[in-house]
Amino acid sequence: MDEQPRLMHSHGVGMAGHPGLAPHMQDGATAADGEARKQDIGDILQQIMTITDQSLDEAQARKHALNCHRMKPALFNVLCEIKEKTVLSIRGAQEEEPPDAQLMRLDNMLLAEGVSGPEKGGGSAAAAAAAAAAGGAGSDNSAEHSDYRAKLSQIRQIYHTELEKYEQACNEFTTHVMNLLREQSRTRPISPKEIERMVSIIHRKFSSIQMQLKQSTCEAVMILRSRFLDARRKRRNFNKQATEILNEYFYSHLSNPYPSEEAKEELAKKCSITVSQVSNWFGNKRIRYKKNIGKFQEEANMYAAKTAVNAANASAHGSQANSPSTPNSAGGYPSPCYQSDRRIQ
DNA sequence: ATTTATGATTATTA
DNA sequence: TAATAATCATAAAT
Repeated sequence: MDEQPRLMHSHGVGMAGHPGLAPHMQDGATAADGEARKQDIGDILQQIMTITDQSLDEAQARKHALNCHRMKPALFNVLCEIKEKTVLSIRGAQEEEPPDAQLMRLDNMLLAEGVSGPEKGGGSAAAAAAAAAAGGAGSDNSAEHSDYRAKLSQIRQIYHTELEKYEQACNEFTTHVMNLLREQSRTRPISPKEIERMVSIIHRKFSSIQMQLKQSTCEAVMILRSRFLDARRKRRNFNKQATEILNEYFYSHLSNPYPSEEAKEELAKKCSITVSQVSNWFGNKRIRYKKNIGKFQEEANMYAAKTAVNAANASAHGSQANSPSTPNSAGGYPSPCYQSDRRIQ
């Protein structure tokens, strides 16, 4: 970083310090001219090389001498004139950078994940979404979730410190370059437009670095999400109460264990899981029950007895005759054993 | 360390 | 298109 300004600096002095260059360029194309020009270029190169060897003080002194030269204002005006004539060709290269779609996507995602958003308020949209995606298993997901949040805030912290570092470096560099250009504008014509252009170039460079940071942050968040939120990878059993409710329904509807969409919704609500989780559970249960009925005999008896007790309690309590809408036992007493008239095929 | 249980996913079927 | 059957990946039990 330190070498750069000095080089540019010296360069500026070097250019201004060689008015002898001009006459040669304007000469006609004689035979000897080629040789002379070669010699000239060699000369310039030599000068440049020696400039880099000069001490800073030496260069400073030389610059000062140049600035005080009596011909300086006149030469400067000439330079300005020449520039006026040539600057038009540069104007054409004014490309307005379109707002990068990729960058916007990254920004949106970071905002949505709560990385670049406001500081850790519990009610970030991402946290809520994550909670919903994790399935409302209530008790157990809080520990897991705090882990997730901790990792996320770690990512956020790294992201912010890095971002700040880049921003600071960018500003530093920009002011450095601007100062340099302002300084040089005393010896060569530099319009504010050009400074602006330079600054925008610098900003583009730095924003491409920022983009990399954002990209890798996004990746990290995605990995974190998939590790913590992908229910398949980190399978959590439903809590005891939920499986109880589901089993109760299953065994009390053993003759037709296909809950309607409505029933599924109610079960989902009672178990605080999603409807599709209810569907999964019944799908798994049906196939596994069918595959090995013997294994489930005990469980079946248990739940049959349970619903019987529930029914008894309910009827003893007063009005209703039966709590399940379609109990599998016709006679009012649940059959504890396997029935052959199941309709699972 | 292995085995079993279990929630989710995927391919197949009717 | 929902149910089934097979399979995956992990939790829990042994």
